[in-house]
Amino acid sequence: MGAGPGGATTEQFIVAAQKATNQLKALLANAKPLLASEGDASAGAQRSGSAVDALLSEITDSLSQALASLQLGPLDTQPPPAQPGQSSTCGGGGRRSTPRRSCQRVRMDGACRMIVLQNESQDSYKWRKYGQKEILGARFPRSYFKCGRNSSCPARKQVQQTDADPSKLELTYLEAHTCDDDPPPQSSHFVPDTMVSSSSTQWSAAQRVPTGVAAVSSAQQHHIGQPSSLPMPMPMITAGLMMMAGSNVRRTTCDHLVPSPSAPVAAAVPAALPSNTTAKCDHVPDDHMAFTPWTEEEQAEVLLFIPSPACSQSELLPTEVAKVELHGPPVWMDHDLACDGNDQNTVSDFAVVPKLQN
DNA sequence: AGTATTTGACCTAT
DNA sequence: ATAGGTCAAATACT
Repeated sequence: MGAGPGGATTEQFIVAAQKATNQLKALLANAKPLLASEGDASAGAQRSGSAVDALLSEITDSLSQALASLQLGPLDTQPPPAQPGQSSTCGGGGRRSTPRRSCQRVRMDGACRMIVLQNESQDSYKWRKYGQKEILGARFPRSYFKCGRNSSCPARKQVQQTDADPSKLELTYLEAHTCDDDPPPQSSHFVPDTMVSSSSTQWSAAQRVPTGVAAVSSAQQHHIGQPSSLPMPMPMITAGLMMMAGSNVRRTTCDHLVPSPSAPVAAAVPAALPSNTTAKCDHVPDDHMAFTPWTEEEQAEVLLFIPSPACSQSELLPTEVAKVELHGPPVWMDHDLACDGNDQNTVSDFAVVPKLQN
């Protein structure tokens, strides 16, 4: 995601434009009765009024689509170039004389993955940094860590400051620890407090809903349930997730990057969620599902979208991550998703139960 | 000296 | 061709 001169992202500019447009709408709406009362409520005035409305709607729609496009990681747009003064070089250093073995590139498909947002990168495991990389469109580089306790442990972690709030880190856990014979201290009770996560697993229902998740106040360190010790195997990551910071947390999924237009995506609210939880999924003309901002109040609270398995990691960029606020424990859910029109994949993600208002 | 981090090169997927 | 992930020598730190 591109950043403006003052550190603002393109997305923030769009959101600002949307707000300004809505304010203009409101001003015009207030002005209409005045104009009408001036005795010139002619057909011409009505026509111009409707034209203004249409233009405003078009502006709003365009901005919404632009924002959704940014948030969803469009395939047909190029990421912004690196900012001046920002290093565009890759991380790494040193010579190599020995032939390297095949690189295990971790992709969305087939990788176990968990994305976490929190204020600190500390967890109970020991990690050894082995690389750092500038990520296209991201303001901050991504750091790569391996398990530092056992070199044979495949667990890895990626850490990246979020564009929206550099004080928050996006942690991506890959692969499960195999060094857990010697469990680290405090390895239990990770609290899915403020978090964003999407992963497709075969976890049991009990695993998906860690116990005691609601018992810790949001003022505590942000963590996620099932942190770095991921159960295996983890077949596929695919899902969309949105969380709202308002009283109602909305959850839905999206398949906009899955080629098959027939891919069904669940947008239902599971029975586990309270009745006041709503789900919303808007369709775009190509019949793929996409998120569009809701009201101007809501759109500012769109937190994160984790798209389909066809997406590269760069498309997992969080939006407005600084506004992540959970209002209750997560509820894991599964649904079937036909990707590429062939394979049927089980998808897991979670919604958030809104905190009941007193 | 041992450990941890940095970072250019290299590799693979897209 | 490019972006992202990893390797591993060089360097910094303890």
